Amino acid sequence: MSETSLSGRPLRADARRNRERIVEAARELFAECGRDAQMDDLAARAGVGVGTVYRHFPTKEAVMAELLRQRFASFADNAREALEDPDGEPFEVFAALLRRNAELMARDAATRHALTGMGQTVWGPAAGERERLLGITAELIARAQRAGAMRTDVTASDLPMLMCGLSATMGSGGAAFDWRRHLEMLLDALRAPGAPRPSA
Amino acid sequence: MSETSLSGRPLRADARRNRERIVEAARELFAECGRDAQMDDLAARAGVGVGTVYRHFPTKEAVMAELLRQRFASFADNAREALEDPDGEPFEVFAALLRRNAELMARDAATRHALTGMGQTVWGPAAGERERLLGITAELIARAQRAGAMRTDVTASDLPMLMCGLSATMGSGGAAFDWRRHLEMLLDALRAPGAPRPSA
DNA sequence: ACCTGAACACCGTTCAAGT
DNA sequence: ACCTGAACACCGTTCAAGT
Repeated sequence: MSETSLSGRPLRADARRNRERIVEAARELFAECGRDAQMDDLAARAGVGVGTVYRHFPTKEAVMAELLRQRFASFADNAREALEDPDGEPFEVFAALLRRNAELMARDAATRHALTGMGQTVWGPAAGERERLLGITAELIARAQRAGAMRTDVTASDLPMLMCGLSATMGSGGAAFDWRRHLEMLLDALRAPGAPRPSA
Repeated sequence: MSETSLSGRPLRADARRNRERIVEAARELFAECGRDAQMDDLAARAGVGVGTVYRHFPTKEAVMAELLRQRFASFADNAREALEDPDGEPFEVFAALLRRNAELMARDAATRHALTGMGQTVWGPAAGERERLLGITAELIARAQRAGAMRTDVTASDLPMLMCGLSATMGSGGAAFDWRRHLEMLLDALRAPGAPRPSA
């Protein structure tokens, strides 16, 4: 989907290059300015005319939506790697994934702005990747629960909720919140009551 | 502060009425439209000219900042009531406050939009009320910890972080997250490991 | 097929004229 | 002192002309 035009046809080579440059420039610009980033600036940074940006993305929100979609794809890829980890205590595999994806989100202000500052419009295009992530997460959760290391009432759909909350504390919360601490508290909340905690 | 003009002088009676109508209209309008609410619409709904809105608030963000400030004042008022509750198990008093303030936030989309969608600009005016809330919260936390019902490593500054995260799950998370469940998970994370949990 | 950038429309903010 | 609303400026989006 990231390689086809709005009409669904494969893109000409120069158009594909332009599209990639736009997305890359957008990631930088939205990270700096959030929703206030300007389309003219985006075009300039990408080295194209504004019209070209609009040829690839119908609106400004559509640009942010694509950034979000790509990020969810990375999340899902990381989840798949975690799933294929042969050994490793199931809860810790799960916890490591959350830490890894959180680090990724912490470095990507553009995605955080999309997550916290925008309505449903932005979610649509990412829905597919989101489902993929959710499916793999469900499997990781099931494993940890079978091992008796995770509370049995945790569902996969709890995770987007918690991570969305976490992203809010990373972002412009005004103060510099310690999101790593926040994440560890969440992990503690997910652990089975009696289960042994790691070192700490 | 909510009764004085920009120059710090007391307001003329009609001006004070106008200011209140603007704030009230803003709470409705920002709840509906978030940051996209328009100043002309705000003026119309308040029954004044745009110029009057700008006489009371220098920018659109300043309007949202005032909404946030008022909400933090309510949070702090609720916290004070909790502090003065003569009996009641300390952790449950604390938990009840969090639930109460969360319900307030859930019904106030304008504040959520201010919290999640905006930068530092909006926090400034609410700083005073925020400090007041933090001070009282610290006392409630200390009590619960003395009673052995709360983890000893919890600090007052953890709370804004967690509540900010919670507000993100109430807001436009795209899906309808179950924020009440999220809150209960957070409360579980704060409880002392060995402490008895309520009914549930 | 795709690109460009001037032109248009919309909305935040200002300010001259009013009471 | 405060209010009004037309005018201005800025930025998202469109579209006629180009390759």
